[in-house]
Amino acid sequence: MPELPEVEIARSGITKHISGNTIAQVVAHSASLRWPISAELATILPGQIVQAVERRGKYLLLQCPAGVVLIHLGMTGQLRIVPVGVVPGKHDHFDLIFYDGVVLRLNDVRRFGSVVWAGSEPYTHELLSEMGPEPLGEEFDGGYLYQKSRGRKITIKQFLMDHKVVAGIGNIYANESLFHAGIRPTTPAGRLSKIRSHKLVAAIKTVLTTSIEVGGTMLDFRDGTERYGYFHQELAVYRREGQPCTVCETEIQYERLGQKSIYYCKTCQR
DNA sequence: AATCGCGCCTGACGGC
DNA sequence: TGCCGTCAGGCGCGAT
Repeated sequence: MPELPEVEIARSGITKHISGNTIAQVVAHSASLRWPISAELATILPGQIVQAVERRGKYLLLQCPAGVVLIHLGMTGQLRIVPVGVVPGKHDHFDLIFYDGVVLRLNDVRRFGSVVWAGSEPYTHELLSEMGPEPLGEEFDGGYLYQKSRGRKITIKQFLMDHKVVAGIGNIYANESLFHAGIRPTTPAGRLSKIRSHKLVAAIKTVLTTSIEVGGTMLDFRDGTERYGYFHQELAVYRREGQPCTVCETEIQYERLGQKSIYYCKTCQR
């Protein structure tokens, strides 16, 4: 599923095709994704130039003079660049058609994704206003994580996936980062020491950066030439239950924690 | 304020 | 073969 590295790869992938390009038409093939696709997109966007494509957490921000379009890929969303005229397939829900004949197309099997008009002050939009710092930004450091987690009783794994704490960390990278930091996912957030907080932040940054560099975990952005991510080859624990730990060969554990899967090595992670 | 659990959605998969 | 239940999971939201 698209997580922060996949969204970042999609961002850089579509930027070269649509940045500086003028929107001609907006076509919604489905009435709704996570939320109804707002009719105002079709009113506002034609004639707008996409000035830049940014990312905040797992949201993409298409910056136009009139304001910002937010795109979230949910669980199964994929952005594709196709030539105008290509007939939309089964799970193609939304097209941004540009004057030069390029189409930005959103495909999403499970429709947990979304396209939202955020207006001219996107960071005050309710979807972004409460969001914590970027995990790869300077503000997110060991001291921040330590302070933020004091008094919290939820597990460190659930804490990491709270986007008010830090933006854009999902199930895969929470599990992987905790492995690399040697921390048991079920550790209460408020019990994490200062040293381990620093270690965890360093692990998160390394894991996310590595994944972006090698192309993410999953097949993601497509521009005609299909591109696969290689990070899945580097996954140490995620979906590796019963297989040997890459460090100590102990069988990787699988459990459910709050409706989510956790994977960890009971020897390496304490 | 913090925590918990639901529901949205489709396809893959296992059991009978 | 086909039907049905379960699982996968981001994340906003309502309940506690």
